[in-house]
Amino acid sequence: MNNKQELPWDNPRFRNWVAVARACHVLERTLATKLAPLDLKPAQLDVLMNLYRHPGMSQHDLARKLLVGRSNITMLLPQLEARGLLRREGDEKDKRILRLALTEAGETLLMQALKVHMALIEKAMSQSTPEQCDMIGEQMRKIYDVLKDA
Amino acid sequence: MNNKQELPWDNPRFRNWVAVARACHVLERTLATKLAPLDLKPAQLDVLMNLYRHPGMSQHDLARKLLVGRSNITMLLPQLEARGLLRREGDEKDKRILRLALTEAGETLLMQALKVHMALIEKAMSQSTPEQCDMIGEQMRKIYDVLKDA
DNA sequence: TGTTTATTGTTCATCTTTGAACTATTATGT
DNA sequence: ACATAATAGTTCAAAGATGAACAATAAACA
Repeated sequence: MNNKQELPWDNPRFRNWVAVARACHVLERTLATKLAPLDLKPAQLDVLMNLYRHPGMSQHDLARKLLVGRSNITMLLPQLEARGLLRREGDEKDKRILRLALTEAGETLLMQALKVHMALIEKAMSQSTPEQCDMIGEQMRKIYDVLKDA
Repeated sequence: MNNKQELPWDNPRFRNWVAVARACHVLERTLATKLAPLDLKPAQLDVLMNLYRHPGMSQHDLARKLLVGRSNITMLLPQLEARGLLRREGDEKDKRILRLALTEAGETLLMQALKVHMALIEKAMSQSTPEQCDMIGEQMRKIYDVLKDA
């Protein structure tokens, strides 16, 4: 039986992508650890970040931004709302939609969490020159565009 | 109150890392979809790949390679073993250790899954020149090294 | 208008992942 | 040798993520 397809491990693209995935994974785990003192998970931080940048967005919009299902958002938000970190108020015109926004407390906690997140990313990305860093971002945005509706 | 810390969104390192994370996330989700016909999850594929490259490795070694907890491996393996994709046999000298290896069926399924995985990565990484691709891999390996025991 | 189709958010059952506690086995130090 | 540490794997309960089915509302269109 001729199984001599090129083995992925000999393929630079494969090996290099594996490195990307591993770097992502380890950074995510590290972030989870460092956020623990704030009683915040990476997924929750993602929510706060998006609400800060796009106040008034709907749960549906948020789900799409975070690349998760709507039900995930439904499960995620009540915890944060109960902690007084965000508000949900029904849209006037379209009664299906809930508009989301950070509270003062939410913004305060976000700023603390961002310091942690930022420090971690600095530590990771300071390995690269600014040019390399920009190039990486550029390529990754291309990858996202190619795959986002595949 | 002076909240004028530099906002991460203005920081190239931050923006570019977010792009990395998003690309990873979307590729992972896409892979899950494309592997579904083989009744295989990305995590399971990771197991098969590692056993192919490192036959005889222990569950502990596998957990470290995959950056997950040992209990995760314990939950994961019985399904694959029941499907006849891998073997677990106790080490002769150290009775605590279970040595893992793929079966013929496991190797066959792995090859099919690798075609899917490889095609997806090709699609993603073909956006970059070989030089860019190598540079990305190089930087990501640095990031992994910096964070792996932080 | 009235009927059909789409959209928003929720519920629920299922599957993963995780970390702490536990057992069995081996290594270390006195 | 003996007591103590460390290690490999398992169990279990809790938390997260997922997708299908559902209710309420809005949009499309006949």
